[in-house]
Amino acid sequence: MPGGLADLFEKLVEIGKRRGFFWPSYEIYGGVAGFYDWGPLGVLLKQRIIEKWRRFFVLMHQEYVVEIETPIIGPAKVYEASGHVEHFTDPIVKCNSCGRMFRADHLIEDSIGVSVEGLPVSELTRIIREKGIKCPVCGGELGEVRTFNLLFKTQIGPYEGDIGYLRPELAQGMFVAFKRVYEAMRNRIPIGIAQVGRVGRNEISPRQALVRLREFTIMEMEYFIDPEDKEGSCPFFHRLSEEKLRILTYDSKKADGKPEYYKLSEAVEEGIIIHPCLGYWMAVGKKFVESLGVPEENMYFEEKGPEERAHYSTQTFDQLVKVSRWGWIEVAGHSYRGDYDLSRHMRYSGQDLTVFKPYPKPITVKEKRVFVNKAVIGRELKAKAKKVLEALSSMSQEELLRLAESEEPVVEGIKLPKGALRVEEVERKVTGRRFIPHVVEPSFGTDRNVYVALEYAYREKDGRVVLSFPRDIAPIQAVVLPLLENDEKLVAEARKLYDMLVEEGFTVYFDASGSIGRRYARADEIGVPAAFTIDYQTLEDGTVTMRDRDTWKQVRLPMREAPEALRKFIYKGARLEDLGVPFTRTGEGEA
RNA sequence: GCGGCGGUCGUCUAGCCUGGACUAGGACGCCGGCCUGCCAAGCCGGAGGUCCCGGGUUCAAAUCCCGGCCGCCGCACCA
Repeated sequence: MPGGLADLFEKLVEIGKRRGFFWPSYEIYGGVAGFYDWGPLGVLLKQRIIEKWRRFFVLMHQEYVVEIETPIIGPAKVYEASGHVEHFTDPIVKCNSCGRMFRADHLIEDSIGVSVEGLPVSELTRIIREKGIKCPVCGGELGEVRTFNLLFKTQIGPYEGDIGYLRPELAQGMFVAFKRVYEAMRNRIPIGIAQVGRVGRNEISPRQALVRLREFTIMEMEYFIDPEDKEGSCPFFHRLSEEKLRILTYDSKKADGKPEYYKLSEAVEEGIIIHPCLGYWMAVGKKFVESLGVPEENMYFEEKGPEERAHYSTQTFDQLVKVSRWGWIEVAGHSYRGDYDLSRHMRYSGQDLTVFKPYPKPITVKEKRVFVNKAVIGRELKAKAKKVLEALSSMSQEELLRLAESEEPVVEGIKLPKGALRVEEVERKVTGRRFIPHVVEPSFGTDRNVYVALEYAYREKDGRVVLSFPRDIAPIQAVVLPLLENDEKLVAEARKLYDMLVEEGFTVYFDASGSIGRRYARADEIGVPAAFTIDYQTLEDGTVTMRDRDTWKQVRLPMREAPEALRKFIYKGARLEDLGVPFTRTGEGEA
């Protein structure tokens, strides 16, 4: 297809391969669907985006948010507890004549109206045969039911029974380690635990290049809060309370409505977002994606309906960004996970994952308390007393109270003597309460966000390609160019500047090959924000020119000031004009 | 998984229908040299191709047929 007709996706795929941003993995063996390599420039871009995410979510909230790193392989138990083994496994059945795949359980439930949840596949196959269930599309014969699990399965160590799963999300690492982090951070609540790492999902049919991969990087945070303290859970809410969020509510979506703008504080007050923390992190998410170059109008949050939500979620918003080829794609999910995960892990592990939160002042509560009068029981029941006392000691206060307040208290079939149980009203000092924290989770797909950044950076100017990345995510930050490549003095001087910039920690290219215009074009194509050119005036007065990728304007400044100018330009958003005196090329400006 | 379309130097592509003169051509890019006083200039030279993979048909396959892999689109799937 001629270059002009190719769509943006195709152009990026082409640049991706040619300049080294990304390409399909295992190409020399024909490739494997759903796996992509990041090339030299892609890695830098991705790293800068991850760093930026850290700045937005972790560093800017470092009093409350910490980062950890946990293994990508977990024992089966963890993913049984999380619900993934159950919910990630679908029984599927294939039509022998048209080849379509169906969820076997849905098919059976739809045709005979009976829930078959949890039945083994052999049973499902039997039911399909017995009831004569046919392909709902073509009426063809259905094959054997088998399971398909989106979890990658492996084995830990040499024993086949020790099943391990590749994590499909990062969250379980944070939940499982929650108690440790909580204690290491001196019992702080709220606390956010962030993680950046790889996950795997064995998608049936991945497509759309970087948008749907079988293995990818997630940037995620579990923000643990006290469910009874909405306001205190989000001490930084005020920072973004005026921020406008574009939201499509589930109700509005059902009515074919459009996303509407809500101020964060309104959306929370009106109950559109069920928790201020959920809303706050959505607002941070909006600012983050905006900072990757996506304008506000090309982004919105879509509330997921009950049937669309994951098994753990009470409310979920997808954060969507418009891309050229596929329309709206999900770059992040914002979920209120409640206490689903921690309580599941409590049940499966038998560990106490509750936290204790002291009251500002201890309070005294009056409550009824049951005292067991062992003397009476012993004296009256003699030999039977032992059995009764054992039973009583294993009972909770509530059970004892119920027993004490019944007409004729009976334990183990033995009637208790009068005065065996005494109920008294006592005052108890309560210093705090125990609860299972609730969790708010913003979760970002890194690779998708990198793709989005690439797409929004793409410009064509005078027939050349410019990747206009926000300066602080540009993979290469500056290029140093001797005006002519065959003049040793210019090259040597340019080398000095290059070394200076590298020494200062910048990622810099040195390019002396080809005409100066070609080299500017090369740098523009990979999105280098600044170009420093060493010319003959440099040899006279030590000044160099600095060029802005986006305006192609140049200023002149002393070479020794170049690192500081670059720092301001890249990280502080300084305008080129403020970094030096205007420079015009010889011969220009006379026309 | 199903259906449609596609896969040729790093990239984009010509050739395929109608098999042979294809030692697979071009453009861009890349490398070296010359030149070049600021926006893909010019000249010279060079490297670079398992024609996606496997099998078949044929005297002969980039080209025709079958299977597979990969990609895109549609369906299904996407906690």
